[in-house]
Amino acid sequence: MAPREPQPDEKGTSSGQATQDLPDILNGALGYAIKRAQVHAYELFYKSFGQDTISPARLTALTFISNNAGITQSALAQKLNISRAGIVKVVDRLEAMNLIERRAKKGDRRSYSLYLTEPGKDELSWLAKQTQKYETLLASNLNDTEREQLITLLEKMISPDTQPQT
Amino acid sequence: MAPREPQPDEKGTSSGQATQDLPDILNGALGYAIKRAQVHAYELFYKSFGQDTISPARLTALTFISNNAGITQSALAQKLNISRAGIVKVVDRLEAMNLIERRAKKGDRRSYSLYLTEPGKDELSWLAKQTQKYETLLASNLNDTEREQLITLLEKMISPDTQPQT
DNA sequence: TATTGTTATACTCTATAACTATA
DNA sequence: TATAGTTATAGAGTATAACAATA
Repeated sequence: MAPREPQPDEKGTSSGQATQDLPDILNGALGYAIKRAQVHAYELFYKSFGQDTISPARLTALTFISNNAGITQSALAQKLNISRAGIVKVVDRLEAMNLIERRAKKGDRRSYSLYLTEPGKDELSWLAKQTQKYETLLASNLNDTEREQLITLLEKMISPDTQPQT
Repeated sequence: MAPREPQPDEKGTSSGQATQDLPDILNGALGYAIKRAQVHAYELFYKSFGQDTISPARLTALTFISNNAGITQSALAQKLNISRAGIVKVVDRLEAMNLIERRAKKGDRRSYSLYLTEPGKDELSWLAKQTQKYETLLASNLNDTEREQLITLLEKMISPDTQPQT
């Protein structure tokens, strides 16, 4: 279909000239700064790991499985804070990439235990090395003290409230 | 379809007991801290604004239009770093909500100029107030100094490299 | 020829609901 | 009854390609 016909409506509201580039609501806003940082981090991630690499979410899942060998899908879903249905696709993909395997869980035939395969362990080792490079790149504008400060502040920000409100 | 039949494969790899909760690659990683902070920020956003509110991305677009009255869709797409096709849906939605309007751009009949409607201005005023509450909630674990430090560090991190690499 | 807005299409991520097998 | 894994489905969000109108 053709583009909508522009309505002839250009009246005297042209007073609203832009004065600054960063809007008031967003300028100096912590939420907005975090969002931009996250977008930036993802860009660098794919620059570091390549466009065809494992996604950040799947790398997180792979790492959790590595450090919690034998974890069930439900437990993994809880840790990653996604639904049980959602974890199926993650596990399916990691299994299709031959990085992990599902094994029957002893004592509960409803569940699987998840384990890294040997190729999965090799891949994770490589990913760990790449992660170091990525982390260096991500923090390249910061010195060591600033980098640690930043992590500390982020973790403090998301920590559960110690002074619960009434 | 029924669940896949678990393969009887539980051999002696049960040695891989989880030792710690946070995997090595992710523990102390800046990229991971940013991601978790972002997820946390979105959760609080919807808690503050309500589940049926304007999305963060659309709030950003609305604010940009407010502060750059008359901006074209292409220019807005560039500022938001999304595709021209993508901006159409954003603008369509904001227009359907009666928050903005498209007007014919003087001197270029291919383009629209985007403006907030009067209800859009009212809504943005309300959103600005809510944003303040949200920002306070988001930083409730930080004092003022820490909050400013955090923003400063995030902006420093994403700032373009001053020492370009060869 | 190039640009603006649009549509068609597709892919990722994630969620809910309903189902089977098992507890 | 409850839980684990699965499927079907749907809704955001985003992208590319192709197109009409216009520059």
